[in-house]
Amino acid sequence: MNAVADSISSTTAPRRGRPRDARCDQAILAATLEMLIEGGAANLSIDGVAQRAGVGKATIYRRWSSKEALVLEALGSDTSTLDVPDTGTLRGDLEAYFDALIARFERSNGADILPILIEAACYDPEVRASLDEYMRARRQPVIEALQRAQARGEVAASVDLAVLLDVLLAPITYRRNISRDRVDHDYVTKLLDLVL
Amino acid sequence: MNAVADSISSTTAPRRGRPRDARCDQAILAATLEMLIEGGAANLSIDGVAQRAGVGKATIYRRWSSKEALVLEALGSDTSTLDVPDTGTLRGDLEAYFDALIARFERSNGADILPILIEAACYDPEVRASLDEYMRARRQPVIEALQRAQARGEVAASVDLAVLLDVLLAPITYRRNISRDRVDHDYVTKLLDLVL
DNA sequence: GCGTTACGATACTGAACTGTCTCGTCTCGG
DNA sequence: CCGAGACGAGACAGTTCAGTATCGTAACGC
Repeated sequence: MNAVADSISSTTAPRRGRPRDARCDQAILAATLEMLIEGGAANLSIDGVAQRAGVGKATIYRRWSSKEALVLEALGSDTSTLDVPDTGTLRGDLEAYFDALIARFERSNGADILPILIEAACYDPEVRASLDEYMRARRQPVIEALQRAQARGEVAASVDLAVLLDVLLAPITYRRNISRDRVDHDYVTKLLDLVL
Repeated sequence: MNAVADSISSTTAPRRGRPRDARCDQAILAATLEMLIEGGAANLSIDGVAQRAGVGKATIYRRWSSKEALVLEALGSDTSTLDVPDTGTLRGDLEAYFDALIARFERSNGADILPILIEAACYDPEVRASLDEYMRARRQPVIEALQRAQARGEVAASVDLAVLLDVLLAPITYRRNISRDRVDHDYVTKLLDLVL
């Protein structure tokens, strides 16, 4: 996480005086991320974050040097990924993965930080790096499943896995974040029928 | 264009007094779009638009009731599309289309309003409508090519063209606006080899 | 207990920006 | 020529908000 470099929260706690409350760090980051998703970057204010997190503004500025640094770290703080099980067939792997992905989509009810990352990455190299890492981490388990399938001969050795990965995942990302069309099991079935 | 509803620029010019200069409308919209693409929505100011367009602020507010209305219309003002030629084969149609698309990409040098639309659409129903229309207009020629191919029997009647459209276009959109990976003729060739 | 630092709350400052208004000039119809 | 409305320039007020400073209080080491 590059963002840590901009954070003042130090790894070595100060020796004297009252120690930092680690729960504040989490409360502030969580509040920031929630408000980013709810209202977009334009509607995020430090006062709002402080209020939602139940902290004073000084507590925020003691940890991050600026609003920009806070937002950058909040955007990079979602490191959740989904495993792809090894079912023995590529189709089985991907169906299980996509079903889990759909379940997560339904739970989050359309809220996603990706649209914010996509826009901010155009104008800030650090957000760009964060977005690249965000996508890399989420695509990694899938590319491993593709590699297993290629090793089994299930996917021709001549196929460029980067392209296959795009063809499998980009339609989901597109529907989720751009067209907002429904992504359900039926769509995944049609997608796999078409590509595999 | 729904945006026009919010615009003050009337279709019927006033009868008395000096008439509106139509070049101002274009200069303002162009300046707005350029500055949006260059610096994002967060860095757009009316003063900046006025300066770049070479007009006074009153000239802007005479036409749009607010910054929001101006941005909305600017975001919807790019109605350029690309035709898909009818070469007789789906592969030929798509190769020609993608080559033209790549040429346009290279000309614009990475600049695109889509990331701004994607983010803003999350928080503004009018931008959402604008984004939907933006994508619909650009996908329309391609879906017509797919329909021609299906009518020829080149694509199985059982194939859901909406899914095929996503599989063909979403990877390009993904690389162009999210991963910023290179989109070139080689990539398109691999994409078509994989899907068709 | 004492010095030090963290904490929530809140007042404060300074910058940026939106939207309005005024001014002198220009361009139309009549 | 005259009135009306558009024009560029810029002053202006009002607001929002980032970042700082100041409270009184709380939690640590010594």
